[in-house]
Amino acid sequence: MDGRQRGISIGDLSMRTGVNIETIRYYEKIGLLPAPGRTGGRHRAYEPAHVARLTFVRRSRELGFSLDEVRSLLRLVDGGHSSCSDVQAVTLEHLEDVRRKIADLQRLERTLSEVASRCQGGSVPDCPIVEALYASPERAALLESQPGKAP
Amino acid sequence: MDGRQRGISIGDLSMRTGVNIETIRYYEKIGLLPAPGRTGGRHRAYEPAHVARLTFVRRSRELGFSLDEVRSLLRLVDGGHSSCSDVQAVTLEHLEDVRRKIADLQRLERTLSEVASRCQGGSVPDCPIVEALYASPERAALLESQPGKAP
DNA sequence: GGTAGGATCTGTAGTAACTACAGGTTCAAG
DNA sequence: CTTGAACCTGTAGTTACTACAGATCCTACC
Repeated sequence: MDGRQRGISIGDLSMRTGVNIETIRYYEKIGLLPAPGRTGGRHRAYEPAHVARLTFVRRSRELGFSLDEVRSLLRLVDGGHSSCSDVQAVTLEHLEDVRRKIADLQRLERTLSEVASRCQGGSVPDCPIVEALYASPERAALLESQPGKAP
Repeated sequence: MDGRQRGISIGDLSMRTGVNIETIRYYEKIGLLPAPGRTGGRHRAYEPAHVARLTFVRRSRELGFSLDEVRSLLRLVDGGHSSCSDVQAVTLEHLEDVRRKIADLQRLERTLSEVASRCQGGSVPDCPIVEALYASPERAALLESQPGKAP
């Protein structure tokens, strides 16, 4: 082995994966990305495997997985054998989460547009939006399309 | 005036508004809720106006306004005259935000369910979900229904 | 009037997932 | 050999709270 191989710099890794430099160091600190070797001057020297792993993390984050979920996925991937259905389970659970969030936001959207639409003229003395916001929880509940909490 | 009127305790205020005690103190600290008077033993003594204001804050938060947006709304309300269309503007901007989030999540949902559905059998040697996650940003983009970033 | 225990007090630290410095090396090109 | 960009470590800030620790206060019961 070559004792002083150059490797990929953190700036290169950042450009190749689209993950910002500070974030890469952060991922290393929290143990999501393995610490790479160092050059003589203590600069990080990455290898192609790091590119793949960081791409995986980034992709997962783009799909809305939390860092904890990404950690689980990586463990399954690292484990290797027969983990496919486990991976699918994590994914489906996350999908459920996303669907819940969509439903919550859609309720929110209905309420907001309903409240906003009441205020049509520009010079109404007392604002109907403000009134709605001052409403007690009980009265306010009548505005909601469905019972349930916003995120 | 009575020098030692009782007022509403923080516990009462919490129950009446559904806002938790620690949060009430937090709102006071960041200047969202005016500091109330105190009893002889330095306990907070609130008045009915505090109930109304805190209800307003809570309602706004339930509708997804950020604390900064709530602050703006309160300023407009406190300002008083002719602020109705300003309030509507803040509300509509927030509504746009909510709609963008919904659209983002819906794209996410399509991608996730698409990826998850590929993994049907339980004993596939290499998992299609994992493959999708390892995909480079360019190839991964082909999975997305629309260009754009997840939240 | 004394006391037990619940409520409240202040202040700090923790959460998620980063981002933004400050103040100091190191690397690479000219 | 110099210069300026890239990199280093470490800390603090962001949002909107929540969770303590350790002290003080208030009230109801005896």
